[in-house]
Amino acid sequence: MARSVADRRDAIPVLAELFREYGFAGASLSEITKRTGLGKGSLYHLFPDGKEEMARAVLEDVAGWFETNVFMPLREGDDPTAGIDAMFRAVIDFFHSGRRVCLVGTFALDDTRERFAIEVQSYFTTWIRVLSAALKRSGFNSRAARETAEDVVAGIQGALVLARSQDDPAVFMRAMKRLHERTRVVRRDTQKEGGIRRRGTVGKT
Amino acid sequence: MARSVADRRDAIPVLAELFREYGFAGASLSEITKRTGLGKGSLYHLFPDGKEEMARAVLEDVAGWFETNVFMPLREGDDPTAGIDAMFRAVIDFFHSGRRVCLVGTFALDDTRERFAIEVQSYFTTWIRVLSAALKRSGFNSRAARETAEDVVAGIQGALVLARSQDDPAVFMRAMKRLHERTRVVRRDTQKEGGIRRRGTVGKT
DNA sequence: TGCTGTGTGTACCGATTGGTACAGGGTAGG
DNA sequence: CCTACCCTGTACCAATCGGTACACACAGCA
Repeated sequence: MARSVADRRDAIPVLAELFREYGFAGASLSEITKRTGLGKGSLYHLFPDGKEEMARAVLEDVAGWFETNVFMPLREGDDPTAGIDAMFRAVIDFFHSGRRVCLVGTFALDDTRERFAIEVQSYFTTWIRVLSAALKRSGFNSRAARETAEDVVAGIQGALVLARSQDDPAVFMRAMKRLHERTRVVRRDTQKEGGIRRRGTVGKT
Repeated sequence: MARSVADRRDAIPVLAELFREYGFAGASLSEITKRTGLGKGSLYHLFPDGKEEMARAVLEDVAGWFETNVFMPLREGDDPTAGIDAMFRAVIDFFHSGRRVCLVGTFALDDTRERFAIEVQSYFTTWIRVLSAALKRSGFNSRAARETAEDVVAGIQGALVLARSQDDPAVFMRAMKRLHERTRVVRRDTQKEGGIRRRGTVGKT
């Protein structure tokens, strides 16, 4: 029954959620059929290579989302701080204020990493690279920009782990606020020569 | 053969490494027998409740290690900065300079968390609490101490994820250096009233 | 109204999962 | 030397794993 022509695009968000909850190996076909509502027949028709292809499709989807919602704003020409603001908004949205964990992070930690090494690696490297460039344009010197970008991306991952370990999204939100602050405050030791000293404070509420 | 009376204490480090690599669910009995050199008989004699008891023993062991090598130095009376230095040394040692991931972190991310919720939670809360107290004694005001402690613990977790994702321990070491620095530099907005301004720099090499 | 081909539910596959039962080996105490 | 018990290798278990094969249902076209 159900001649609604199953679509990969409908399945991918569900798959993403499953991989987040159980990890790649832990997300069983039986759970996948249950949650997606698709039988094995449909599943293997949409993803002939099975779980690996599903995960790859999910990773591609996540990469696309970050490209349009995080990286593009960061690359936007004239106002780098607006781009950084947009990044934090997008991140908070994407991770459901800390209730959701990072799929790529979970893949990175166990033996799943080897299977998706390049995807996992590039996810973080491009994020750091693009953020670093934005920080530079906003007044940070090269070294401080690079370091702050690394700290921010790592800080987000760590905050997700912490929030989940405490089962308390507030931990994540607090961390986000502080990280955001760090991208705005330019100090003597982080500014370019002749750069401005302070960019204002964060959090308008 | 082998009447060497198998000991839990010998098995625990091996089990810890396996859980780190594969996660709780991913660490299979067959792999465990292979790496520990213990047959199922011995394994279930030492850990009657199976994998769950193994993991619990490992968590207990980790907690004990942190208690003596991280928390105790942090609590040490007179010189809080020395305690913090010791903490960073211990952390770098424990995580093999970023080549090893955090067992508790991997447990926190997937559905394993529910099984060991209290252990996972207390691991991070006591760490933050003890570090926060040390920072306070070293000149941070209450709020800054608490925030910095959270940032440091989250930063360590994030750095582990990042280092593993890049397969590059240097990422972890850079992050440790910067986090260490943050625990030493007391600024106008983080110090207690009448406190000292700066505690020196980090990294004697 | 037939035919055709695309999707899909289902039965089935060998392999592996965590766990149990138990016989027997080895050592320690007598 | 014998006995008793602790320990452990091994056979076995049902359940589940990811994946394959295939028959059939249904929509589109003639």
